[in-house]
Amino acid sequence: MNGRSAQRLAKLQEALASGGTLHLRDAAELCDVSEMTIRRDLTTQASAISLLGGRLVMANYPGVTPIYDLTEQQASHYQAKYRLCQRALAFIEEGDTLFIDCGSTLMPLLSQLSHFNELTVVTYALNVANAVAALPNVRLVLLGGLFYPASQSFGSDNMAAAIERLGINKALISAAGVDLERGVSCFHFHEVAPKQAAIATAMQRLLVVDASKFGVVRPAYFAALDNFDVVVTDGEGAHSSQYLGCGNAPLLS
Amino acid sequence: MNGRSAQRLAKLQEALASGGTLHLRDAAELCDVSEMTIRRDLTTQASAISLLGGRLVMANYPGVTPIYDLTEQQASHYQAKYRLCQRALAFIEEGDTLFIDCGSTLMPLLSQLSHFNELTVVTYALNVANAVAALPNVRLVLLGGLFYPASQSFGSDNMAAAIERLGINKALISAAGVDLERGVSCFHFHEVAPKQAAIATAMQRLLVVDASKFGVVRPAYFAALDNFDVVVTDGEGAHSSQYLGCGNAPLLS
DNA sequence: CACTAAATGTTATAATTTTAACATTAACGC
DNA sequence: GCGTTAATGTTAAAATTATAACATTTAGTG
Repeated sequence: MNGRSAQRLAKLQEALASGGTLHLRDAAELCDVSEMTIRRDLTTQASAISLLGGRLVMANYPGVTPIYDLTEQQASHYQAKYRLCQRALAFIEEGDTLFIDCGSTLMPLLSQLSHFNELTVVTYALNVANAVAALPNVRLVLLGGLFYPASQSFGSDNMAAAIERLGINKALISAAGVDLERGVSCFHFHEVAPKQAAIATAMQRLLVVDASKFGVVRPAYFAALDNFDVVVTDGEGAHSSQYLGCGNAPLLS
Repeated sequence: MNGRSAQRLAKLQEALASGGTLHLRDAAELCDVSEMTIRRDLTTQASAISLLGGRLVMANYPGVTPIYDLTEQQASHYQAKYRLCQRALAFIEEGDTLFIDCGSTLMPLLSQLSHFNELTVVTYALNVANAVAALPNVRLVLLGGLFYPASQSFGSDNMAAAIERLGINKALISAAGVDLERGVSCFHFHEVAPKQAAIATAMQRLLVVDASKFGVVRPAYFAALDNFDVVVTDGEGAHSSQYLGCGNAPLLS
């Protein structure tokens, strides 16, 4: 609850905004106070900066942010997501132009794309774009527009048109809900247009969802289950197998 | 030079790809080796992962990446960029729709935008988008397209058209070279179209360059000096003042 | 001006991370 | 199988970072 403390944090935040890290020592010097004061600023006031092993980093940057480290439980939960993406990976071939949907489901897939020599990724999600931008061998096409923080993705009127102009080979679509009767749905309405456009354009349509999404309906409906050529999922229980005969979608469980 | 070491790193990289940090302890457990082995992997093999205070982070994420911490020299160099942006900030008003150019020049400006209540930022640069996405009070419009790693920005055929459809208030343009006779230039040709479109559409055009760019010519010409309403620069030496009378551009030095 | 309380500095101690050295195990060629 | 080398594990010491306690300064108030 201090004006000067807030000022210091603002100064540091500005210094970090361009990216990079700042050693506690340098931060203290920059603000002309002791290291202890910077420490206290950080613990007292809530800020976007976090201290990671003596270095200040912007907490709201992906890759640092979730200060709640992946503990063992989360690591095992990650394993599930990872396995799901491994299955999806089996459908990807050299030279593909992939549409990658927003959300966190498909994130583990992205780093694996570095094993290919030539690939193009089309996406409308900022987190996906950041991960793909780091891959030297993958061309990235980001469909821009107005940013929606909730889903870390972009929306615009002519997104559908932009997608249709691209030669998308395979569309990897994620969902928040999958129901036999009510179809496939997500949370945000602005995701509907790009998802539908990708489904309409792509030569092969893959729905990638973990088993926990089955039987769930979310506000924004965007496709019927038989709009997909493949459903990639994880569980092998009764839940997933009941979808086996439905539509023309072969199920990989 | 070890296959198993590389495999471990790949595994860890995949675990980190979705963002977040992994404690050395957890990483060791995940790979079923000792912490020391992970340490050795990291130092032996070049990888995108770096160790920051006992935690593994993706080095190629902005905000962590430049492991070369801002030392005192860099901090002072930052001060110069910061002051330049402070001057540019003076031209920004509540409710503005700003076009923010790519490059690192305008990065220190972005965090300062959090002091406004309502602002819209239009950009075609990924680093700018990431910084703005973190600001809750600033609407972000990202102009997408094919990603150019060299400038961390996007290019597309209809970028000019997309820019012209927006009601851009003020265009903040950066440059790699400014010359009285040869005009204003940058490195990459795909930047020319968005820059020119922003200059054409915006109500107010600001060129933001530090004094070191004066007298320099770069491959891609994109504007004459008198296309700008304001030139924001830092030095107050003879170099910058010689531009004072030129065109209709009032100089803020 | 003296008094109070908040803010900051200093120091010592505890916890953690890093480094180095050496022990052990696994892999490979002969 | 034996010997050699690389890979990994273990341990102790050094360096760094975090925490806590107390000292000092600063700002505000009557």
